Amino acid sequence: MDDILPRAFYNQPTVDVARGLLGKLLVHGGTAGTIVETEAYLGGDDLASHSARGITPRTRVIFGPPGHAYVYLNYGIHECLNIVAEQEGAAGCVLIRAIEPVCGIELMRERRPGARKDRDLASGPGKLTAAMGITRALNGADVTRGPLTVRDRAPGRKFEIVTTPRIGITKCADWPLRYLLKSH
DNA sequence: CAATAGATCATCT
DNA sequence: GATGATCTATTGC
Repeated sequence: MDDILPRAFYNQPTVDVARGLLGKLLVHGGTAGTIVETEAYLGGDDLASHSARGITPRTRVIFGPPGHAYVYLNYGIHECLNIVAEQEGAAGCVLIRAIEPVCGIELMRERRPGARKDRDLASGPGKLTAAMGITRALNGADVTRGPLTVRDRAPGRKFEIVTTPRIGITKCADWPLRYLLKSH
């Protein structure tokens, strides 16, 4: 299928990429899910972003070319999936906060023994990576070509997007950079 | 049902 | 040695 989003899609302002990713299909490891919640992390003045302090061995991916995955481990137990936006040399990435399982739900249940209900399978940054089998091995992977891809599920259809302050962070938490589908 | 504490490790100072 | 873009289990009404 050639409905994989082209690299040009990611080569634009982080905020536009974050909104554009909503309603898209995230595919990996025999599972797939609709992206229903994202969060934008800028560079420079955005102190909440890992890239705020400049390039480090960990954050170099964020400054690299767009359309790549940035996966990191936080709190020692959970991994979070980001997709790099902006052109090469500029910092900017989109955190995928939640998806709605579409394919491979049985597989997700296996990978998440603790989840009682289907809606909890991937309703959080750490949960969706666990459910879809995403690990740091995918850090730097090309999202337009590789084991991890993002596709356009319903071309032409418009979704109603809600904007709210970011959550789960200790700095700049009130910046309105969190986006989610209204249906949620 | 709401609030709180604990788990656990890569990365940076 | 401190910190963190989280999740889950447990406790208390």
